[in-house]
Amino acid sequence: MPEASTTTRRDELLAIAGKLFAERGFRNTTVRDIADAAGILSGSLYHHFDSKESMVDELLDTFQQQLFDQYDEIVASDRSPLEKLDAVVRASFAAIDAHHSEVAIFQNDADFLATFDRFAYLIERNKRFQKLWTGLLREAVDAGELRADLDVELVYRFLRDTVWVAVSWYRPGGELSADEVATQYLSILLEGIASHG
Amino acid sequence: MPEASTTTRRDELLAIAGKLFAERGFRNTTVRDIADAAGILSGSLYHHFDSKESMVDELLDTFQQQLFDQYDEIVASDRSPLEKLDAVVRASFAAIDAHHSEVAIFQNDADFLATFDRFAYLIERNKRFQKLWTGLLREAVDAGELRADLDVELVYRFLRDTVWVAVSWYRPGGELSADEVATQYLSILLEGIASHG
DNA sequence: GCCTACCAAGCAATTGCTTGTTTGGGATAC
DNA sequence: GTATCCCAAACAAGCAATTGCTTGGTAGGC
Repeated sequence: MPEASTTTRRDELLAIAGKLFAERGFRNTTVRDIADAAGILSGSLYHHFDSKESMVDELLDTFQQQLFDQYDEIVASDRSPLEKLDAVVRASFAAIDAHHSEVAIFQNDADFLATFDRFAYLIERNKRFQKLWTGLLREAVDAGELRADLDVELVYRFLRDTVWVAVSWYRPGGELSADEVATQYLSILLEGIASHG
Repeated sequence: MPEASTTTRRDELLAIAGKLFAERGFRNTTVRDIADAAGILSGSLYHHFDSKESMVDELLDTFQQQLFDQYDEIVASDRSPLEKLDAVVRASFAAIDAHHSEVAIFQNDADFLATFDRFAYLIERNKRFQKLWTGLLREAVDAGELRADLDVELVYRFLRDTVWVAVSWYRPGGELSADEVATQYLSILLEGIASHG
């Protein structure tokens, strides 16, 4: 069972497709674009994949599962709420670094894709994501680690946007590492969110 | 010269097109979509406009000119750097409220459009925008109104993203007014940016 | 000799846009 | 008053290009 090498070409094509989806959007990337980038003809893609849809599906699904596994591990740990929040933010920036295409696709095309039954799971995961983050924020407030007068829902959007929008300018291998960016972001953010002491 | 009513139908169609461009992106909106929403046939659009491109062009160009006029006025006023920054942020949130479609289109499609000669002005205006905002940030740092240890470029991105990304969730006529959101955003932000005293 | 990876050709649907024509209401001429 | 003209606004039909995807076949390594 030579699994490791059997999946190679397929994964290669997936990565190429992901990069293009991320750059120009799912709907604005043609199967011929993908094939050209891979050096083959568009019809040949269908030897590997059922459809263009199933390519994004696979990209987003596997990425999200990995990310949530990390989140769950952090939440289940015995750190303080604020420390958990810190870890979750760092894990998210690490995801932007390691899975740049997938994050960009999610940012740009999730709303559209979610209108199809096949991608209904995106909506559920989004809710789960929101519950997890707002939960941590509330716990941190209750623990006295964050200001008590915060509008948690608004802070959630603020935090979420600030983190994920970074995919639009952060480039893996650039001047700042993902964790350095995370450190600076958290510094700026916490000076406003942390209770004064 | 009944100018006021002569331009009405055209403006109506522009607004319809803008809304659709904002919702599903420029490239993913067909001229038939626009025509359907307007209750006419796609060919009839070409009585009013040269092309689909010229519709976005007109939408973005006029909007940006208005916005920059406001920015320039604020910058030219005799307020302190921090007060100017405050005003610029509020003006931006007001723009999200008053020109929701245009902001959304700019957020989503500017990068793509900017690859065409016709939309080269988007790149220039973007540079001008960055200079204006980073200039204000630097002045505020120099004036002692903001922390001196800030990475101004990073703060700029942070600020810019935080403001404009709001177009993805803010809905005119919703619970919070644009200025209320601006106030809360500034509060959260400044507690981290303002020099401690 | 089978299986992975691909090519070659093409189909039905959708795209932006063009062309020629029709409609209906207001200004103008008589 | 009414006949004439005009013109904005729309329709009807279709064209060339592009879209996702299908079908049937081929090359080459294990």
